Order: sequence, then structure tokens, then C-alpha cells
Amino acid sequence: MSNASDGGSQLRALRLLWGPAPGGGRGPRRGLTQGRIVEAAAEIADRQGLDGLTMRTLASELGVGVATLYTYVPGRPELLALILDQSIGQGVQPDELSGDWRDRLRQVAYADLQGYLQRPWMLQLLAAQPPALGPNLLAWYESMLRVMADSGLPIDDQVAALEAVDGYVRGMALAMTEDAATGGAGPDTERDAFYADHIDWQAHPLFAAASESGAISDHRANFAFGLERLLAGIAADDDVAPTGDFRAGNK
Amino acid sequence: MSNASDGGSQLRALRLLWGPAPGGGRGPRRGLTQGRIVEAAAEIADRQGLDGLTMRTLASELGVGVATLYTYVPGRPELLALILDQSIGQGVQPDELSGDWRDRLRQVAYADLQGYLQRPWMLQLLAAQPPALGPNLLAWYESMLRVMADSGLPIDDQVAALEAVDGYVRGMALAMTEDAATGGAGPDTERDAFYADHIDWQAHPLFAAASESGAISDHRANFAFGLERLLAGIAADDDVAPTGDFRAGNK
DNA sequence: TACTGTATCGAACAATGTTCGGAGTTCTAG
DNA sequence: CTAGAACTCCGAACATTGTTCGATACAGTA
Repeated sequence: MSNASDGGSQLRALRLLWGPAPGGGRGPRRGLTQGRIVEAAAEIADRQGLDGLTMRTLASELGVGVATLYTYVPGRPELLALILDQSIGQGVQPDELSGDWRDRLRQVAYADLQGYLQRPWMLQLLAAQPPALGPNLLAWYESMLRVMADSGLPIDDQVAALEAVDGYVRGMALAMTEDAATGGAGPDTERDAFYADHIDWQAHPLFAAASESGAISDHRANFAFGLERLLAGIAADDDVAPTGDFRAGNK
Repeated sequence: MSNASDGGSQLRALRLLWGPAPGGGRGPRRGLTQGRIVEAAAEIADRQGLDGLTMRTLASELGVGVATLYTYVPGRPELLALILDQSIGQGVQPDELSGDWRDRLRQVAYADLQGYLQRPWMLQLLAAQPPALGPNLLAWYESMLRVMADSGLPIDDQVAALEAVDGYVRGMALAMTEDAATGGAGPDTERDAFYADHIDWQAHPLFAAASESGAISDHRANFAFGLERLLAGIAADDDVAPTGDFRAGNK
């Protein structure tokens, strides 16, 4: 009951993702396809952001009335689930890459990062709700497991490693979208001026130093740093540390 | 220009976060404080999710008219920035923990994870926009840097390690909110039934096996796995790997 | 005691997702 | 070939959202 905005839309999304196109029945021939709608929707989201993707702008882009959309898609939440799975499908297939499993993992990480940076709304959708397991997500996961199968790790660790790398990429992408948000055209001078004025730099000397040195804003270097450490940690087969730290939390 | 929904609200949020409370001027005494509003807003978000937090529900909860809120807060986006920074401030102060820097990093990771799981809307806000650098975020960052100062790592690596752990936690939390979304009361039988029916398990043997074994759904174990690997990788001072993989991307 | 500037808030406005009802279109049953 | 059924399309309407306006009440100041 934590996410109030899901009145069974997840299930409807799944039916859309997997269900067959409802083919030719009686009435007039359909002027659109689900594919065309999803494509146009993703394009609008790319240009205007998720908020700019309204049923009206989408209908107008496609040259149809708003109500028409509802004969193809049950509602906006389901539409969002569709463009998310479609975008996932546009990434690389991990097991088609070259190199050993560690190289491939790294390449997947960079490719996925780029995807998230180009489509920040994917992260918004992922944060709003766990993604429906559509065909593309499933295929990506299976492909990822094929890569991990080469690692010689136990099956549980294969999954854990996969999830860890994927999680890391998403989390870092979250922090890196910052750059895109400012417009890409140079730093936000107004904001920086505000910081300079209102922040007590004396009281935060370490932050001041780190900020000055540029270390904080060099997201790409930070991403590379953490990724290599994570991969190295996974590849090291020696036992790591006390894995138990689960006092707090649920059952 | 990627995020269309920000018409300078970031700056207004910063002013709110750092600016002094506008004190007693002339008119009637103010019946509310920014603090009380933010507290009530976060509570509503906890119960009803971010979508349930409307200006009307908030006003009603506080027993005031809707328009009154706008004398305390410029608008909803700024309100969201406030509850985010406030929530960040409710986590632990990293440098008040015990143990060496690696232990502390681990404790911070678990504490932050718990915070994100209890307040999934924090992740939604982080995904929608990079957080405004409010007092609490700044304090947390400074505290984190104090912890990292013990590591003996170069300053750049300190920042990178900090960002990596933080990013990892957020990314994994993204995947783990799944549990909360189903309501917590057992697995989603309807959804699982759909999966069983419509997915071609033969074509995805590895996923089928991983799913069957429960490895995929054991998020807490996966989190621990990756965290230990990441920490171990950071602690290992030997050089790691080719850090250059930056053909694609921007300048 | 008047004046000024503020706080409060009911009402209205624009934009959004969604539904309703009717008009047109195509297939199918007889 | 015709009549009905089932479907597509969509203008209009509805509920809900964030936000603004204008009036009214209040508290300091001169």
C-alpha cells in the first residue's frame, strides 16, 4: 500500500507487454499501432521530459484525437511501462559483446550508463515503480546471466553480482543526470553564485576542498573508479568480510 | 533543457533551504512554520506516496486553506526539495559511527538503505532532479568526507569512493522498493500467475533457474554481496584495471 | 487613531488524465 | 445483398491537480 498510484496498472501493463496485438476484428481499420505510439511517446519524453509527455501532446503528435489513444492503451501508466521496456530493449545484448565476463560486464555498465544519461526519464520511471517484466527486460536479464555463467561463480553470486553492477550503474546515473539538467551549456552561474554567497565554507572545509579540486563534479571519473573497484572485488575469489549486518530491517 | 519542469524552482528551493525565516513583520501572527509544514508533508508522503501529497491534502491536514500554503512556500516543487533535504538530515552522521573507515562506510550504507526503503519517494525525487544542496545534504557530505579522510586515499579517490558507495546504495534501493510496492503482505499472486502463464520459460532457462532458486528475489543478500565486494575493492590499494573506457560520451 | 503592510482563504483558472456518447466503418450472419 | 453487430474514432464533458486573484481581517507604526 506504499505506492498509492497503482490501481492494478502493473497487471494491465503486463498484459499489454506480452499480449498479442488485438488483430482485425470488425470495425474500421486501425490507423495506428502500439509500436508507433510507443515510439512517438519516447521521442516526446526525450525532448520535453516526462512531464511534457501528456496524452494531448502525444495525440497531437500522432495526428489523432486524444480519446483515440485510449483504444490502444488503457492509460498513461501503462504507456509509461511500454516506453520503459522498449528503451531497455534498445541497449546492448550483454552476451553479444567480446571479452571475458569481466570485460563484458564493464562494457554493459558503460552502455547502460549512456542509456540512462540520454533518457533520464528511465530512472524516473524506475524510481516510481519497479519495472514490469516485459520481453525486453527479460531478454536482457537472460543475456546477462549467460555472461555471468562464464564466471565460475555460484549461481547465487552470479545473480548478486549482476544486480550489484546494474544497481551501481543506475545509482551513479542518478547522480550524473545533474549535468544534463543544467542544460549542458556550461555551469549554472546563478546557482553557483548563490552557493558562494550563502554557504559557510569555513564550517565545511573538506567539502570546500573537494569542491575546489573538481573531484566532486568529475562524475565520469568517479563512475570509473567505483566500477573498477566493484568488478575487482567481484573477481577476487577470496572471502571478503563479515557478510552479516542485518540487525535492523524487516524479516 | 532536458528537464522541462524546472522554471528556476531550483534556485527558489535553495533560497528557502538557506534563507532565514521571514520573521515578524506587520500583519497577523503566522499560524504555521515552515518546519511544521515540511513535517506534515513528509508524513503524508510516507502514508500516501508522493502522488497523495497534494497541496489540498496538506492544507487540510494542517487545518488551513490551500492558498495559505503559498505564503510559506513558493510552490510544490520547492516543498518537495524541502522534505528531501529534511529526510537526508534524518539519517546518521557518518563520522559519529564507530570503527575504521571501512566499517563506518558499511554502516552508512545500511542506514541509508533503510532510509530509502522507508521513504521510497526520496528516490523518486532524486530521479526527477538532482537534489538541491541544502544544509542537511551539505552536512552529510562533509561528515562523509571526514570519514574518508581516515582512509589514506588520495583526495580524488576519497570523493570517488564516497560517491560510489552512495550511488550503489541508491541504485540497489531502487531495485528493492519492489517489495514494499506489493504491499508487504506476501507475494503478488496475480502477477506471478501471469508470469507463469505468459512467459516462455524454455527460452529463458537461466532466468528460470535463477528465479526458481530465489536468488533474484533475495535482494538483501544481493545488496550485502555487492557492498562487500565494492568495499573490498576500494580497500585494496593495488592498482585495479584499465580505467580508460571513454570513447563514447561527451566532452 | 489612521495608515500600511501582512496573513488568510474562498473562488476562479488553466492544465491534466480519463470517460461518455454518438457517428461512421467494416465484417458477418442470414 | 442486406441488416445487425462490433469496432474505431473523437468532440465534449468531468474530476482533480497546481496556482493566482481579490477581498477581508489583523497587527504593528506613525
